[in-house]
Amino acid sequence: MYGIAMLMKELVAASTEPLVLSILSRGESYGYAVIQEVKRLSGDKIEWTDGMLYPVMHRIEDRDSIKSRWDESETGRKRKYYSLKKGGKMAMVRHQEQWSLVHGVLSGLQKEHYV
Amino acid sequence: MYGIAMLMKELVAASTEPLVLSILSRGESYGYAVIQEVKRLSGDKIEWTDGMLYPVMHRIEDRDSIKSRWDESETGRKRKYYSLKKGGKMAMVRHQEQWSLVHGVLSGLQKEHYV
DNA sequence: TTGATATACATTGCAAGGTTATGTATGGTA
DNA sequence: TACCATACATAACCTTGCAATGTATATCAA
Repeated sequence: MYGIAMLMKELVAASTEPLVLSILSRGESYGYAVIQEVKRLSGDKIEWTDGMLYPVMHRIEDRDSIKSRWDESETGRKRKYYSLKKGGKMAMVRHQEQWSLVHGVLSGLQKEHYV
Repeated sequence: MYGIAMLMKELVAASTEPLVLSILSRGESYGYAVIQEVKRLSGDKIEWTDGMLYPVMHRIEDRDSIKSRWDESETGRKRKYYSLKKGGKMAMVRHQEQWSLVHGVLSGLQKEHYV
């Protein structure tokens, strides 16, 4: 393997939920598509496995941030579609605020380094 | 308690090590001072406990990113001073790259939301 | 028809790491 | 004398990422 290093575990943990919520805020989607979308948006740098994502989706649903419904795709295959609930919208904003806070401190420290 | 919400656990896990490494990249420091520095830099929004930080410092040292030495402070009290090693400098850069990547994807999604 | 690949979701088990609680010890101050 | 801030350490608990494994269907090429 060469090139892009895998994301560190802790950063994956911290980014998974905000990324999922942000993607669903653009409209209904399903697990497999979310994995592909994250890969696309990151320029192939973030590659989630399904074994990682599905438990996360269940957890977020248990927390009442998203809801799901089973439906058939155009191809006849069954899919579980997820969409954002009101609580999920609020959770997303909270995540974004906290990310901004930490990112601000970190980038501040990085700037200081060159002064 | 009112006002600032506590950082989510996952975000704490993802930010602790890069923050510690970045602070030490400015020069030698010790546990208690690192806690206060993070509090200051975050505008009192990030308040680490010592029970949380010391195991982190030990882990980072085990990973060979930092080294420590015991010394006396001006007040005569004993302190464990930490400083960045070569591997720690590289680890810090790797953390910063990964943070930038995730932050880019997240902020991209947030912008999209208003288009 | 056979095999390979992509799609699509689920669960089990291990390891890693934050949090809380607890312990030890010293210096300054009211 | 009592209390608080300073300063470090560790044990127990709980959450959670993530790899491994399983099930099932659609598509397409050989």
